[in-house]
Amino acid sequence: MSGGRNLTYGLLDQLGRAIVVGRYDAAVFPTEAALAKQYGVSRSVTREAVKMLTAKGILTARPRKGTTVQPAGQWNLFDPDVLRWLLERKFSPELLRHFNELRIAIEPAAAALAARAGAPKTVAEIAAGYTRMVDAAAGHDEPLAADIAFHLAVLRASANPFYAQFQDLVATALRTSIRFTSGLDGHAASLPQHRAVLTAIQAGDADAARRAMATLIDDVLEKIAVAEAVAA
Amino acid sequence: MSGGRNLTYGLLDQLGRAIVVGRYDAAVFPTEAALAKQYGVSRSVTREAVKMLTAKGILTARPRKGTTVQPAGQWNLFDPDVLRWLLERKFSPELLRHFNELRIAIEPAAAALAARAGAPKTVAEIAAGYTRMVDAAAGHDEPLAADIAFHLAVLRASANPFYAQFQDLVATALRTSIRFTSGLDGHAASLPQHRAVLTAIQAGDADAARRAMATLIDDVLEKIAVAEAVAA
DNA sequence: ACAAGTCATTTATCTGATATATTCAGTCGG
DNA sequence: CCGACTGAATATATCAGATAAATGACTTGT
Repeated sequence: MSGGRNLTYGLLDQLGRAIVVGRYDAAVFPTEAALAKQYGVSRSVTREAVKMLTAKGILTARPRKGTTVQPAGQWNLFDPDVLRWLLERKFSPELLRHFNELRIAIEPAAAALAARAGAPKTVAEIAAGYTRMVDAAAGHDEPLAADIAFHLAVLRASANPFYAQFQDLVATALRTSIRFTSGLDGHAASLPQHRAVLTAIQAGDADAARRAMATLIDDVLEKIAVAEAVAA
Repeated sequence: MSGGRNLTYGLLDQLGRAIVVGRYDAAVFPTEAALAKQYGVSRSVTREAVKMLTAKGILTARPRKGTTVQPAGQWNLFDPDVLRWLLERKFSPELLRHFNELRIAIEPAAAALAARAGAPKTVAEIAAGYTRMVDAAAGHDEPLAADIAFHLAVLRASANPFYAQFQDLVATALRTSIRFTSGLDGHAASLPQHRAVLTAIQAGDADAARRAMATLIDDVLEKIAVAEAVAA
């Protein structure tokens, strides 16, 4: 049905989605024996899938009490799997707004750090991302892929491993933002803004880099606010 | 030796620490059979511990190829376990700086969101945290615990689940910062700054809340910079 | 030299038994 | 009537051993 790399990953995926979508919000989570029978797999596979979900903060297991779903606040939202499950089943303008409320905190700060301490090699990757965006505007590259490459390069150039952790989230946010930013029109318009970010980082101007990135994401947030208002 | 809740969690902890400290940077990671023999546990326990580490992005396993350590960039640094292993064995002023470089991005933005959209109940928690800090200054409460309570309340009041994810990291950063901020003297001095954050949030002044929180953390970053310079 | 097939190694999966922890109900003593 | 203790029930935890599947290395035939 939903086969992953193997039975364990397939079950992990099915259970993760089912939990995130809320199938067990009211019902009690099945015991490992019940799960094994229900999905037609052995207890080993069941136990390993459950253990992975506990490692992601989604489940807990205790003798006699059984396996229970953790409150959503315990879930590790920055885990790529959890993020994917969240999007596949619970996508909403509100979730997209939450994404970008985080982006507006992280990315300007990352741009500032990149301007201050970015290694030449990583800054060159930002420049390469911008070049791809220019090519894309002329029809020679994928606009979305180029945009993502630019933003991820900034995160890496921050020289702070914690900022690099947001690459998944930012890539996801950019991919899903497409549905709200009226496609590629507004995208082409943002070329000068991206250029401003790049030149500020290359010049080592942290404040300018921060401001340029902030206005870039502010525009996205405004468009989401409009979309949320329309939906309401 | 290092017993956790049970054998699986004990092995998870030992392996996690060993990997994070770099014991397998050069050496190849043992096979599941070798691990089981080495730690004197069954293959089930070994496999479940390994599966949890793969869920945290630290390991991958493939038939015939064996189990291998992932590059550090793949590790889920916001996982509480990973964070703990990182600190227990690899603590450094640089790591503390990385923590606070993230805090200066997150917490001012969280304060701004709290000012704009904070629910009265969660804002009351911030006020309660501040009250605890005042009590602590008079010797009636734990200064560190009160400080942590204040900052975590701001994160929760942001009404954005992604910001709430940083509670572990901020609590950890505050606990470890003590070693560098000359104990409680500088702490008492920051009371007015915390008050400024609180009143700005209560007044709904997002920009003031952001600025007040930013100066608060900037002070910490400055002290860390001094410590790093001294160490060099 | 090259392509197909064989082999060895490691994880993946299944099965069934036993151990251990925890809750719940009941019992006994005060 | 209440509190502590006791035992049964039930879930996860652990062990052991066998078989399957995947994959990289090797071998062999042309």
